[in-house]
Amino acid sequence: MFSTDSGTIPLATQVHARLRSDILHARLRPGELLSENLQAQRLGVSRTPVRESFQRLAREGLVRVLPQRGSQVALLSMQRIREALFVREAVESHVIRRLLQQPLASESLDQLEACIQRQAAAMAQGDIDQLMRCDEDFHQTMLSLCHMQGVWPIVAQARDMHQRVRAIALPELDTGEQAITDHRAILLALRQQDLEKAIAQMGLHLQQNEKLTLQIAALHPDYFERDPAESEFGLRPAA
Amino acid sequence: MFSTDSGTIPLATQVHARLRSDILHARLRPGELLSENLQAQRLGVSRTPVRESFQRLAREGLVRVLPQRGSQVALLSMQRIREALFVREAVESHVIRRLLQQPLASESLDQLEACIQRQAAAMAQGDIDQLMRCDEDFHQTMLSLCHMQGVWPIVAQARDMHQRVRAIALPELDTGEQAITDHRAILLALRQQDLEKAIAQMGLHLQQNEKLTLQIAALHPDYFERDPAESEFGLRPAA
DNA sequence: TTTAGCATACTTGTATGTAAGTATTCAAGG
DNA sequence: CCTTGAATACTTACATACAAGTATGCTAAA
Repeated sequence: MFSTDSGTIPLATQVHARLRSDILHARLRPGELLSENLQAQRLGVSRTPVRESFQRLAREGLVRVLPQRGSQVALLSMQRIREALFVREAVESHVIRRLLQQPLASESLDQLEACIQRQAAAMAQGDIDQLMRCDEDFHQTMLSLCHMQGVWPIVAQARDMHQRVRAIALPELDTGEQAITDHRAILLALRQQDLEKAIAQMGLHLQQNEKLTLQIAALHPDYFERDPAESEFGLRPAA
Repeated sequence: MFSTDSGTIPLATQVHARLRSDILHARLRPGELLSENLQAQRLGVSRTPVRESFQRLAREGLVRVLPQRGSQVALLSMQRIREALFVREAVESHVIRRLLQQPLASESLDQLEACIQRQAAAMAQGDIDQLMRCDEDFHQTMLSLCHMQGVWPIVAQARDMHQRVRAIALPELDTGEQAITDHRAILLALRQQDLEKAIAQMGLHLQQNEKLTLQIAALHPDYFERDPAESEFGLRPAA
């Protein structure tokens, strides 16, 4: 599956990227059982790099490893989704504060504008993957504009939680149109140097993910962990 | 070194905890060379769990693995420290906002009060480790008060960056007294439901870490990465 | 029919052997 | 003296064998 000498990229990294992509695109569904042996065979490598990638994915919250029992694609969890939302709101609104503290070069905002235009173009062509990459670019560019590029992995990890939901929702519930509108609204507020408005727009943008998640949770309850406080007293009388 | 059957905790986890502690306490100094073989011998286990722990530590930014060349305790970096500060400011000020949005039970604040008192007791006894744990408890308790306990790993990872600096600074530059004063100020502002003041105090508290880092960077430049923008044009005329 | 218990086929955890890349050292040649 | 290059002693990356825990399902007994 993977070439033994693909440039100099370690097999574990390649396997990790592949599995991560499969999970984020919901080609591997939440709860699906994995196995180091199985994936090793499927990808044509030994267990070692597969195991290493499982460990990484577990740390990212995408895989759950149960010692001596097995591994599975991590189930979605409303609590985790909310926490991811919390982190993104915290970081990205802090980014906006930092950006508007100092006079903002208009060419910086043009970078964001360019992201949005590429995003719109991707949607026009129906290229979903490209759409997602542009959405990613927008948020990553905001970070780099205030010289906090190294924070991206944290935002990215939180974003992955939401990405999984969007992948399941596509194309029925989430056309990606809303995201473009939201980005434009954020950019407009930034151009106007309206701090409160920009933060509010960012909050609304991110909260779309929670709404979407609630819809998905209704459609696919089997993809979700049963959260402790979710059902009041018990789901069934005697089961 | 480690018992083969310590309860049910995997060796890789034990090794990871041990090495993480050694790095955070600066018993392993920044830049110090590691080696899977060496650590495996030192800890009395095979290379496998050691390697796995290296991978985890690398993900946490505590170890740097150079393929086919070696591994080292990650150097400190002003940029990374600033990014960690950024993340903590973002998340913890967002916590304060969330806490003060809704009426706050006084018993919740009493939990924070208890953290501070334990912290003061630890300092009175000169128990540095306990002091650090109490400091940790304070911040973790704030998270759990707004039901965002799952966000802790992110704060903790950022905190680890600062923890390493404090460990090097102890006991000369950082007695831990300032932290207690800061925590009291934050708690007072919370009791007064003064949002802006609480956030400002939290900001000041966290910024202590940057100040401390600058002092340490002056004392131990060899513990730090040479950041690209740090030296204007070149360190030496012709070297 | 039900239940206890064991054989079996999984799983991940760990140890170890092998491959391949890199730095160092030291000797030989200019 | 300086440069070049090969031998050597490292390093991590990967494959594989083995150990040990867990679920499943069959069998046999109540």
